[in-house]
Amino acid sequence: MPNIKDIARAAGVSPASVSRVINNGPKVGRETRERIKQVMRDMGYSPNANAQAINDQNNTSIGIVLADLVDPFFSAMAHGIEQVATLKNVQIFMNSGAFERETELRAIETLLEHRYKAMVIHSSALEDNVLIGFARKVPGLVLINRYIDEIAERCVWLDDAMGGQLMADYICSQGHSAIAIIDAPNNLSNSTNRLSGALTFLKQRQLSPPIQLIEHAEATYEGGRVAVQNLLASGIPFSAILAHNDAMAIGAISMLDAQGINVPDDVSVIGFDDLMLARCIKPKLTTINNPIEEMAIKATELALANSQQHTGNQPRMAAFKPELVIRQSVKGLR
Amino acid sequence: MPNIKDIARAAGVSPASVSRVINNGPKVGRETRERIKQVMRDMGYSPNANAQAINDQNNTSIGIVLADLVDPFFSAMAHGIEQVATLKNVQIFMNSGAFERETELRAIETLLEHRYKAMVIHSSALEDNVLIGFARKVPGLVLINRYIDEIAERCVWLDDAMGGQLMADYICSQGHSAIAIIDAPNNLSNSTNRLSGALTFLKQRQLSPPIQLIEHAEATYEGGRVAVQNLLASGIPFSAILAHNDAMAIGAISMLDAQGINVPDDVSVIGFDDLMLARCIKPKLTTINNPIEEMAIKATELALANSQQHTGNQPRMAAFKPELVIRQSVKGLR
DNA sequence: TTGTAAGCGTTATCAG
DNA sequence: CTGATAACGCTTACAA
Repeated sequence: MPNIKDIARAAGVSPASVSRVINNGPKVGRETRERIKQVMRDMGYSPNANAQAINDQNNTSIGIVLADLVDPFFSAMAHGIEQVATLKNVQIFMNSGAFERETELRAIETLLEHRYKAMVIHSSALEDNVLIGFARKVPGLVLINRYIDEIAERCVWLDDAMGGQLMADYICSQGHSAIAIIDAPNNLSNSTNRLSGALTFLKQRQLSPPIQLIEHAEATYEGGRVAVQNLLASGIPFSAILAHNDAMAIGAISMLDAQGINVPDDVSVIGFDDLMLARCIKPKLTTINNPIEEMAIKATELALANSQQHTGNQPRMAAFKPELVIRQSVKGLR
Repeated sequence: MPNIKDIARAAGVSPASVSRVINNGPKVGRETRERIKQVMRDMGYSPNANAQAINDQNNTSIGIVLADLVDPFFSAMAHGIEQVATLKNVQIFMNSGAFERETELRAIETLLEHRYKAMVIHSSALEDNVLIGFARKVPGLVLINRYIDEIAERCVWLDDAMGGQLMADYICSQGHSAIAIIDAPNNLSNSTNRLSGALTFLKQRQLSPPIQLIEHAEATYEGGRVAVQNLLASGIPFSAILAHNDAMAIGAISMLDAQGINVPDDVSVIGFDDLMLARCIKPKLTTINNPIEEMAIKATELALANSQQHTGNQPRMAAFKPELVIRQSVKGLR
């Protein structure tokens, strides 16, 4: 694989001129430029990005850490990021953190080592102060789907408590009072916020569910199935389920269905996120819209803007609002 | 951000010693090593990966090009790749090609410029000879979901023709004879192979569908809906649909449903890929299992193996076989 | 317009 | 065990 000197030699010019051509620099004669270009093509030259990046800041890429690439939730994020990146002609380098502290840490450190100036990070397992440390170090680092007070202007997040409240409010308004909750493992800040939003609302209505009707399980389709099994096993009757996300809701529905329990006739279910999936299943899922893609777009724009030292940007709060989407999985009780 | 010299100075040693510590090199005194480590921590040192990569081949990362991150099909691929990468302690750098020639080209070139020694590429738009060129240049480059004869040992693909045949065979065995096909745009090699596999089989049975019952549309949920609309508009009756993939099949079902046509009672539908989605919808989708994740695992292992110059590896053919998965969306005709 | 030469941060070779 | 010093491939003043 030839380097810049090889090209220079072959074209009978200095490396400097070749460099100028590579970067579309101005000070090269018309015909020299053409000759150099020709030689580069002939020899299959490809500039070494590592060598280029050693000097100046690499502003042509953005580094990403997401938890998981299979989960449609993160796919939606990736998609939002991608749109902005394509628009601004920026390459995406992506790592996954798999919800594990060490992996997340390693992923961010790798990004740091590559000196990415812009980063969009989803971290569920790292402690606030660790993230604050990274944020202070890298001006173009933005946290998505997480809120940390000290670096609020670097966060893009959803008002989860409001989402939880929305679910509870709606389900109550439909006349339900025996309400079960299937939640994610409670180490996720999202989930605690959603849960507390819902519980606060229910408490005000004197409708707090008994502890047996609050199940924690993995935030997946399978987790939803397991949670419903446990709920049923408890023997305590319920007419509605508030799920932590659509995946759990859909798992829940499938398990209820398998047990001969009809949704929404026997039990109502409400999801969270409003993924594409929610529209595809039967009954169509009533859920809370989570504008993930928009958040991702916002986060990417913010990261890119902050990464150019222009410093003149006014940080605005980037809290997004969830919205209720009524479909078919909740039935009104008379 | 401090560099190796700063650390050396602060620790009162030479850069060489710091470098040895960074790389867990052997020839450093016990207490010197500790002192250096301490200084690195104190000063928040992070080695510059670009500078490291300038010399030697970067064997700690693998470069990936996929078409799209939202499509569950590619998510599954990403997941397979991720598993191997995690296992072998390799970082993933991922780009997307968006099914467009120029974007795919740019994505691969970027990987090349970063001198990744291992690459897993999904390319649907680039010409064979372009890919062959890249493959010759990078020994650790593997093509996934595509077959090119000249570099067969660098390809990991599905026997699509067999998949098409499987669909046709099954649908015939269930007594269907008025068969419609909804296919992807015909520039995709997958789709032509699937289609021709199905058509060949049907022709043998004298069951070739009329041209009006072969619809091309985008290989998405929406595309499936559009295709069904066109099919219905043609006025030609059909009792079964062979879809190019699960997304189209599910779109098709939703449109049929909207038109008051029941699946499978009025029309049978068979998908392709066997994504998670296929199990979540009602009726559960009868489909062709596409071992995407396994293919991705294989491709990644191959890329990683080929990227180490050990050269002693025997390339084996990596054609995967599709399998019929019978669920609920096809009904036998009496 | 073109070339020379000094970096950029790291690793590797070779002395000590 | 430790330290100079020369690469690595490229960019960029500064000269010419």
